[in-house]
Amino acid sequence: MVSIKEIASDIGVSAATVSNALTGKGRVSKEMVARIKTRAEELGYRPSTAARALKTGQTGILGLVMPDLTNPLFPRIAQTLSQAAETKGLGILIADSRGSAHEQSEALRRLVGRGVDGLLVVPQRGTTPDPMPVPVVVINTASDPLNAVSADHAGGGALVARHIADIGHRRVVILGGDPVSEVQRDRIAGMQAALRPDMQASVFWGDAGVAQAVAEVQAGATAILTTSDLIALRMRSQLMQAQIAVPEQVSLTGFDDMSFAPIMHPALTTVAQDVDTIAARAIDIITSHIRGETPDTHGQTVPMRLVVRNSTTIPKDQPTRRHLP
Amino acid sequence: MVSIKEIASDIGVSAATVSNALTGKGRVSKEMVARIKTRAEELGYRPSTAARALKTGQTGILGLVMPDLTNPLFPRIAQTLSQAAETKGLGILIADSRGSAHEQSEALRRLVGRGVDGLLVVPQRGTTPDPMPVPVVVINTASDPLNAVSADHAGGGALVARHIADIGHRRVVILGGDPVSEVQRDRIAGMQAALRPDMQASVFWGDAGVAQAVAEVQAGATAILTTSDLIALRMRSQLMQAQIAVPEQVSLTGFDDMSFAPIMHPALTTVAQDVDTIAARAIDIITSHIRGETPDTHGQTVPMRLVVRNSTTIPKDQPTRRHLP
DNA sequence: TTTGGCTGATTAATCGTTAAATCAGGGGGC
DNA sequence: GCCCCCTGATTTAACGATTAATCAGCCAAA
Repeated sequence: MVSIKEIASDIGVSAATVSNALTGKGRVSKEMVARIKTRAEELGYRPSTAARALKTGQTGILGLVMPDLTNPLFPRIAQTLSQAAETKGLGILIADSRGSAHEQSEALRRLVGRGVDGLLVVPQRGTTPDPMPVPVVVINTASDPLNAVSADHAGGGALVARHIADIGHRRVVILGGDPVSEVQRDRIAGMQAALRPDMQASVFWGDAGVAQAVAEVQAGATAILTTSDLIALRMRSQLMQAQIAVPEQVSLTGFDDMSFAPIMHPALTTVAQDVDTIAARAIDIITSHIRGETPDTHGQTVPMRLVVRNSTTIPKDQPTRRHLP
Repeated sequence: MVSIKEIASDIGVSAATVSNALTGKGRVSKEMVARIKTRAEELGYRPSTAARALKTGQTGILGLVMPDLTNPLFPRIAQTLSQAAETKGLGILIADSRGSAHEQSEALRRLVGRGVDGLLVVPQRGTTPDPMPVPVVVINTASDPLNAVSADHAGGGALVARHIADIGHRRVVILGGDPVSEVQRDRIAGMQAALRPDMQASVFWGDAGVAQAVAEVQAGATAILTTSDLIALRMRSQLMQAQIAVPEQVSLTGFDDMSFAPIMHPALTTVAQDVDTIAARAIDIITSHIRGETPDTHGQTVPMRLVVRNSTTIPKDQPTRRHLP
């Protein structure tokens, strides 16, 4: 490994001058800067992150903690986050909090122990991370709007509910996975707010809810709005066993546009998160905090996008009533 | 942050002694070790990873490069790898190679630039990572058996093919996604090797293959063996459109036991990777290499496990012929 | 000619930890 | 009583980069 000293002695100058030339900090003549930079390039110089970290106290590494890495949504977040971080010269160290709030705290502490400059957290359902000695940005939970960035889950719920209303459904089922999850509650709240006065909605939760939903459809409901593609897929299986056709007899929607949504049958109407924007904004906010600035782009929520596929259609036995929004 | 010096002056001893006591390296009396350790604990001492890295040249961080973080299988690998690394006091820095072999090399180089002690690579389809200045362990591609650990894809293929043969199928379709992928070729080779002499198998690839498979089923094939749950799901959609019932008219199998496999309808018979073992072994091998040892556990392949669910059954219009393995 | 200011560079200290070399002192062998 | 060895510590230097403080010239103004 070639160090700053070698470049210095090679050119016949002091190490400090090389450092100044490379970082553009001190006072070095134009020509000298050029000479040093080209020579550094030639020798393939890479600054030692360890030495820099020791001296400056900054590692250039962010910690990423996710509730459960096996969540199918994780890859997209991790990927975009890692790419966004890359553009700012930051690396991402991962950890998962394996289901418990306690493990979440442990993971955060370990990452801090490793000297990360900041933390990105997708919190456990219903938890808020402890205060940490480094900046923290919370993703997908609108706790503290100053250092949180989240998809507009309520808005997404409204989008899909409005779609269902627009194509003529009047009696619907809303199916959530776990009422502890703030995200899911937000989505449902958004759905409910977007329903019209003449509509009727039953809200069910969890595995029991799947069975209840079948009954409700048999009693006349024509659409099922779920808070997750996974729940939608499970619902689809139950409907199949109950010999209820999708979308002919009942429309079905998911949430998150997971990998299998476009290739299941029928292709699932769902709501997609703008993961790129969320990631970019999270990185923006945390880098601002690290530099001690106030981020100009506060954690407003990021709009979601309705993806209409084949699992939703106009209700059977009912005239098409198309309302303008 | 409390440093080694503070503990030293606090107790009235030199910094070197504290370091020796904490790492157990030099010569320190039992009592002194105890005093130092308890005092360090009290003060909440955390060694500076930066300083240690600078001095020893080791960061305690591994780089993980995956072909495409959006692959639904990634989370499980990342999670188990991160947990296995954790037990050895190592952190994991992620990067993805976004589809191209060139990006893969770039990602590797960036991680090396960050000073990782070793690299874990799940290579792009059909590529072999360049030589690197740190130890590299390749996952799921049996290139160099000394520093590679892989699921026994051929064995997995054999498992599922034998299952299909055992329950009486005689004319089958094998459906792969991309012939460039060594993993998929291995799986198919395993399937073919396990077929009986009196069986007949057609191999198709990609999106076109899905349509061909439908035709082949209509011509008399009673089972479709795919190399991925994603392909199986796509196949299922096509079969549905063609009004072919699974498993009544055709049995269907996947690969990898992805999140949706148990909840699709019918629940998918598939082959699961022992991700825990793969991850643990990968970490074992790489830590050995980092310590300069020869790993005792060479990269043998890790057996796969057949998961029988409802998508496979005895062929219709045919006597049940149950053979012993 | 002296003083002051500016430029472009150098010195030296520092971050926290580790490792090799050194040292003080006690006990045992002869 | 002398020498040697062993134990338990200490000194010292180093890892590579950054940064405050300093310094040598040089030019211009007084």
